[in-house]
Amino acid sequence: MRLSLRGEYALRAMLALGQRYGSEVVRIRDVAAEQRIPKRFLEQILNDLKDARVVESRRGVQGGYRLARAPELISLAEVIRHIDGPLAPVSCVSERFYEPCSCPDESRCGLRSIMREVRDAISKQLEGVTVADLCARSASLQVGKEGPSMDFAI
Amino acid sequence: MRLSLRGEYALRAMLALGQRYGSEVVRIRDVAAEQRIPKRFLEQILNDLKDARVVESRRGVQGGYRLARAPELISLAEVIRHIDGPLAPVSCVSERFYEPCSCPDESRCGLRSIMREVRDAISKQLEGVTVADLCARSASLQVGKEGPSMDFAI
DNA sequence: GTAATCTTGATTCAATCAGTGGTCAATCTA
DNA sequence: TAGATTGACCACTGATTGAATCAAGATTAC
Repeated sequence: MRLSLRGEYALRAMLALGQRYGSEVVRIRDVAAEQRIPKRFLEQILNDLKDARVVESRRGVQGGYRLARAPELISLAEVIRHIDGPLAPVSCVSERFYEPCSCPDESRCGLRSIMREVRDAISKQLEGVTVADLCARSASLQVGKEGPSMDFAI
Repeated sequence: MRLSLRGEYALRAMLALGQRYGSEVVRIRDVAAEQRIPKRFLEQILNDLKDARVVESRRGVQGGYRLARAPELISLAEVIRHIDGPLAPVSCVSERFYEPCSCPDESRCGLRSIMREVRDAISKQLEGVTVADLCARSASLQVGKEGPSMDFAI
């Protein structure tokens, strides 16, 4: 049930780009430094996200990356699907990456029916959260850094 | 977000053993044939489940495996954790397999806070479902095989 | 004792993951 | 406008993990 490191880095990069949405492009090296991601590895990941039309790039001096759409229009589910593949725990219940499994009768498989519910739960969470939400959540956590009103966190 | 094949086989084996709970031990080869799992691979998996005290075995002629407890007392979450490790998508939100991640400040990480919700959703699903539930679900799906009352499934 | 079954460890094979070295395009500078 | 510099781009490698197999050994029933 794991998200790959690659997928985690992708999401952290989206956060970094989301926080700077509206300004100019951001260099890979800056994202890498801020999020403590290996720079060369991040290059690949952002490149993949470009193929997915989630980010866009500019080359050369003053080049860099930025979101291709408003942060409200990018769900975490979309990012993960492009980087890591299906959200579903087993691919016989995946909607976009369906593949048959080896069980005797898929249509009457009790496990499959349960796994479909797990997929729905995961999907509901990740489909409903956008990069904008991620940025907002991050910002609200940062507030506690200076402000004293973090009773809720104790 | 995937369950490994190993984990899937483990759950299918639990289903097979659950359906025969109460009777004598079941041979690996029978479970393998019924569930279409490579026999040699299944040997490994059942052996791991024995270490987890989820199944118990008997050697020699007329040997085999059976559940070590009533099916109502074995959750799918327990099986998966023993075979595949953490349910959590990233290990910095795992309760039993916690490991720090590389992000700048874990306690104020927006992504982490979202991933914790995903873990809770997954955990809620899998913790709440037992091997008994799995068998019951499977049985109710099998009913439709002969009976005509499967309107709900259309 | 012999056949059937689990037990254990090593081993193969392939796929995926994480990371790296060099190439190409845009901008800046002289 | 030539050349240097910067930063994205592409192809590849090395290591790890996952799935599966092989080959003995141990235990029990008959």
